[in-house]
Amino acid sequence: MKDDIVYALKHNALFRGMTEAEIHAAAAALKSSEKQYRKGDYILHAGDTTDRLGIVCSGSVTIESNDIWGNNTILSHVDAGDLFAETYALLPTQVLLVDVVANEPCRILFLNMQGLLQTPTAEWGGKLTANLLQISIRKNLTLSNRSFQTAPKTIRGRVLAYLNTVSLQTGREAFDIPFDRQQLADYLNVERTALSKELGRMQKDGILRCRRSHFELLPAAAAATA
Amino acid sequence: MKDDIVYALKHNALFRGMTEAEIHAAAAALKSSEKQYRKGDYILHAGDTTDRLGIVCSGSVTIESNDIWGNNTILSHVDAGDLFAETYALLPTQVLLVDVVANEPCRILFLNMQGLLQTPTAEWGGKLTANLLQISIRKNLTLSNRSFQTAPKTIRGRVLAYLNTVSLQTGREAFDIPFDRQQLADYLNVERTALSKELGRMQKDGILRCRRSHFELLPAAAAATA
DNA sequence: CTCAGTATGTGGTTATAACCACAAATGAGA
DNA sequence: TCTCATTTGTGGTTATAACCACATACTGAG
Repeated sequence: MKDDIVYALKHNALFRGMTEAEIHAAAAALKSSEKQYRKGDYILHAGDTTDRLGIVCSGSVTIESNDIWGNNTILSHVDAGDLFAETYALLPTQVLLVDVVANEPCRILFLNMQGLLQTPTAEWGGKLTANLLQISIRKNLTLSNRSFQTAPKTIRGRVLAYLNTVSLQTGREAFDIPFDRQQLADYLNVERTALSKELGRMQKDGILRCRRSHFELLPAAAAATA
Repeated sequence: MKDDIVYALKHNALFRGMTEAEIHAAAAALKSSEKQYRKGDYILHAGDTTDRLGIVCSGSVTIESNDIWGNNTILSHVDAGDLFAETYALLPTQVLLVDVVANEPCRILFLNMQGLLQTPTAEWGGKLTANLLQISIRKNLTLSNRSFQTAPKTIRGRVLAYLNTVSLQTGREAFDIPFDRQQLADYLNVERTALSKELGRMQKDGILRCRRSHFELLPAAAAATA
């Protein structure tokens, strides 16, 4: 294995806490293979299945959806050092619902995850599984939260759901959020100016006060307005 | 440990593939404790943290959200035999964003998950971690799909996203979906009659044909209408 | 077959969000 | 302090979804 790949792996969350020897053992047991792609190449196709996860060693890839009617949606970018398809690699009967496309010339390392579940109890196997669990569970929390926050049909409902979680996380009723207006709107899947307007109305209604990214929740007004 | 609890554990996805001896060892190592609740009792509070996951041995609980302004939202029911708070138990620094409330008299078994990561390599530890990973990754896939399908702002966009995934999963352009109209509407977070109307329009536009739960996608019309 | 109950579709109305254009506020740098 | 660029807010219009009432279609029990 090339030096720069070992370096990439050592700094990947997947191999956290593992010695270089363990990483080598893992890579060997997982029959890892490396492959190069040119910009625009399809790395994985929707409809296929895979038992291998990908690590972007250099370059970057996009995860996108192309439906039957020709609509294309970019779902996310994966930069060098990050993983993709780990969900599918661990559920090898599930067909991919997305395409993975090279965003620029890139080098991908594939790890066959079936080997992981078969190798009974090597030291590296336990650590790798634990790391995967950690990664998965974290993603899970993020997805659950976002799902909860974008479920309400009205902008107000979404804002309230979002601010409530931030309030719980900080333990305060006054806090700064890590988004500007445009980012908050994107996060909640609403239009920016509509969000601004709704925030204005909410302030008039005495539900909260805000200025830029600073928010203060005003529970006094028992406004059952979600 | 009581017999019925052992029974509950043996049939839980968390302990799949584990012998009774391993289950006992696990339960002992994880300092499991059992507790009874009456209807309406709070089992876990939003804002707290926990390092223990819960297994509902009997009865059922609801996961709900109560925000500062008094709005209450029921997020899910957990019936006997199922887990809750496994995400938080594995990320013990994350504060709960939901309340867990007894829906009826119930008995809960708590498993301290910190013990899992500390116990180096017992046979049961590896299996338990692998099972948790399986559970987590599956939930992950479900959440990702739903997130993708409810992200579009228009009903048509959501329907197209949903049907496209079903089509990929079945490998067909004609299929039955596992929902009736009301359920599909709830799943996509839209109103039932509005969904019916949109399906009517989509048929007029030649994008698809449907009758009850049977759908046929018509890719011919390259309708970039998501 | 009939009936009752449920599921689905449709018209009409209202509420809400998207969208567009632009003004006001803010912040960084000369 | 004075640009200039960026962010944020607001008015007005249009598109879309929610909502309500109801007609129609389907299903299962008798």
